[in-house]
Amino acid sequence: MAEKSAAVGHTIGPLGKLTGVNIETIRYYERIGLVPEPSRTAGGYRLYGPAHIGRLTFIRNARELGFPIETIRDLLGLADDRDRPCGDVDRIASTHLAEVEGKIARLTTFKKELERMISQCRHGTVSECRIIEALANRSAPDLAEDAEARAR
Amino acid sequence: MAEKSAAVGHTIGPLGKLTGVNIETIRYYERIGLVPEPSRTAGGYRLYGPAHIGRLTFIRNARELGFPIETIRDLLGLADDRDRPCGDVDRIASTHLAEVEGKIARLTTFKKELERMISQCRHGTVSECRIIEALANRSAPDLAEDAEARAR
DNA sequence: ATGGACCCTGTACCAACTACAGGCTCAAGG
DNA sequence: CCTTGAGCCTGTAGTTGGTACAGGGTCCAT
Repeated sequence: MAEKSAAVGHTIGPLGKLTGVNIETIRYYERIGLVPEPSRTAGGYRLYGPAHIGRLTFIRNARELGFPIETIRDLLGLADDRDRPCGDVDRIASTHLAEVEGKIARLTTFKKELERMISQCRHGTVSECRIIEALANRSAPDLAEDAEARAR
Repeated sequence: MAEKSAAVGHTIGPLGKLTGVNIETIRYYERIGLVPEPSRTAGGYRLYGPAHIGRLTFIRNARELGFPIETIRDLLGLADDRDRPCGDVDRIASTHLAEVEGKIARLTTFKKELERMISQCRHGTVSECRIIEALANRSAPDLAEDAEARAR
């Protein structure tokens, strides 16, 4: 291994550290086809390049934000299929854009309530917790789903 | 049912519709103690009041935003325990505030990338997908966790 | 050449649901 | 009143998305 490193890539342990994804979870994602099989050393160790780092970090972020695996597969498909028809890209991206906007809105409401509680606290008032009220309303997408459900 | 309704409450089916939570999931939440046991009719049907609606909707929103059950239990504790010491409230709320802010930041980046793709699409350009790059960076909390891990 | 850190496959387990099976309740129509 | 069908009950089994070993091989610094 007199190589200048960089080119050879990481084994699974360092990849886990870099991306914040558990080693067992990386192998699990490989099994379900969410990340491509990496190359291997003569002894059978997995060897990952920079592309894997980005992909895994993306998956990790998306999972933490509450997107299910199949949505992530869908979005990764946009990245993989370079010359996919524009209509597809538009449809997939638009669908998920609405989802993302809904999540941002709910998180913002949530954030304001946490801030209110903290600031009242700092003023010595043991304030009533309105955290439930802050997120007690259903989001727009839910109501749309209901409309669909009624139509069936 | 000559009653003016309202006072009697909902059975589990309507509650599910109202909150967007699956019936089986509601019963599951009751089993694990995330929602209190409701009152029952003579025949054993569960009867829910308005408080349950808010609580369940909150849980649903929080779950969709990627918060684990135990975090939700923690936050609901803030709402239940009215005269909890201010320090506790502050600590719990502050911890989760950082989490919420991180999520908002990542979602905003994500949103911008989706918008870019859609707009390029509308101009007829089949643009390269940079969706992975949009979420390819680790968030601040992750790096903090690493620092902790190294300290051990 | 060897010991300890790291990796391999395989399988079992866990959390958080989700989906029946088999049986009871309730209210509206006949 | 009594039936009938939608809705609810408990209990248990299955699914998704991981996590945690066990038992064994690889790598490389000493």
